[in-house]
Amino acid sequence: MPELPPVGSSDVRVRFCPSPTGNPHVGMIRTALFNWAYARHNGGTFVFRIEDTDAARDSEESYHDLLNAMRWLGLDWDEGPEVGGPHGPYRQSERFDLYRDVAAKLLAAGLAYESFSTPEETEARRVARGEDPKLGYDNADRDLTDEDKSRLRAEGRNPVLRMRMPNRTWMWDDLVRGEVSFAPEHVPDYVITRGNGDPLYTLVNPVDDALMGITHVLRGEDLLASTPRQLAMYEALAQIGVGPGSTPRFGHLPYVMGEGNRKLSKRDPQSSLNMYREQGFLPEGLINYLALLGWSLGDDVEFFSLMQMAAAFDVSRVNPNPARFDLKKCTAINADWVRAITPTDFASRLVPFLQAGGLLPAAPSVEQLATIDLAVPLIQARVEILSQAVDMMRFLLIDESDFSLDANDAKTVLTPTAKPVLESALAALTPLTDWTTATIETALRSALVEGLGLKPKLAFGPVRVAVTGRRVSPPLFESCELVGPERTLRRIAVAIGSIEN
RNA sequence: GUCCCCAUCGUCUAGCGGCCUAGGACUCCGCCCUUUCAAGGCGGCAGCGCGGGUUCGAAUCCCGUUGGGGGCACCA
Repeated sequence: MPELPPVGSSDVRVRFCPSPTGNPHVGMIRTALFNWAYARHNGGTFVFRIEDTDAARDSEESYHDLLNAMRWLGLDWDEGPEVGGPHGPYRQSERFDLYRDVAAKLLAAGLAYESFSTPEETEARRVARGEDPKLGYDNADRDLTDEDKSRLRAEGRNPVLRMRMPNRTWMWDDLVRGEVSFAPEHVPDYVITRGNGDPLYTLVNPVDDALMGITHVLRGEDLLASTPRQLAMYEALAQIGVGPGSTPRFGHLPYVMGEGNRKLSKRDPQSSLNMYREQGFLPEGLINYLALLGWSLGDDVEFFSLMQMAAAFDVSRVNPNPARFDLKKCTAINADWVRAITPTDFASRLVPFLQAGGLLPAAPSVEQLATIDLAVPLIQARVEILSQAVDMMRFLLIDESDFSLDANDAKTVLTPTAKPVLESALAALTPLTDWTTATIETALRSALVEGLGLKPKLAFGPVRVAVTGRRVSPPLFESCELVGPERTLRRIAVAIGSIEN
């Protein structure tokens, strides 16, 4: 197990700051993972902050989903909700007074100004000048006089606050992309508080990063173009004495793409972390796969744990090009993890799925748990995700009165020619006093393969369908042993009866 | 439209001027093993977008081009 430096042993402070809207998204989680790994690798501090400034879109349910997802994945935070820390509160909805105060200081210092133009008015001005209306705000309200402002207020308008952008080229050395720059004409004065006074992301995000002493910002590529504004805000905050007076380093992580080469959106079901969890993906598997999206450990190693990742993580190795989320590969990595955990661990993780599938009561009996423990070695290498185990174990756990044969499999395998096979199997198994895999195999082989001269496939196929209900099942002899003599013999007899001559 | 970002097998990637006849993984296809299905083992198909430079030498550096993606909100 690789050694990680202790938390707080370096000055590195990174954060994950989602807004609680909708379900946790795999792209968002990938961002959380890389930030977490960066902190852990460097012995830094991982701050978790909730950006819930948009009351119309944020929800408490989503907030809880977020915390739950992080804990499930093993991404622990050093400061944040339910953990606390020296820079709390860590929910922006509880920090509004702070933002209002900063906004007032920015205004007083002349770094921000009141702007009364509506988007429609700005656009109309652009069009009138023969400019592209998509160019955005035109800085028209920069130098309004007090008379102008009172007149506009008298019209019933409430001004937004805009940052007065310095007229210069914005440049930074991106942690994953190297040098990036934007010309001033492409970065207009931007809104930091709404007309009703509510602070916007453009204000609260850099303000909190400054206040919380964030040193490295690893975020999605979609925020690349907003970096110049952040840079300007940091300078402004330094001037009014908010925060440490320094600007963090930025690194823009590549997109996670969905089908059809478009950014995986929140609406996309493939992006829902909860869906993977409900289907029985392991946190280890999902994390392992997500780590591979834009990063690699090197040395052709693709199977690794969260801790191994943290030990090896290096932002400069992050690949800047967008990565497509490939469900097949994600599933394959998960299957590797399913086989890698101990049978005991596997069994305990299976229980909730068997309960959801109606095969286990809320409080399983000792016998039921014992059966699962015995069956686990037979199915662990046969499932890729936990939910697949339900169908595979149904024949073992279901109430005998509810046991039924898969209609399709029964139709193709339990044909009239199968009838003598089953009769012979029944005759061979009935006298068995010692019911074990070995004795069952010996009995069936001598009766069917040697006795009837059948190929193994034809000999055991009908027995398999009769006993497990399906053509695809765990190994037959082992299954028979677990099902036990009474049920095995009864099921074979019932199958014989179901075949019409 | 405009600005920015990106560019190696179908997909995720290794590669950071000679170890490249481009390596691994997933997918797909064979074969072996075998009580079905898996797992496992072995093998196969498949890639440096294009054009110029720089250099003794380029997948690797530079320029251009093409293609793809994203931003341009009183969302975050």
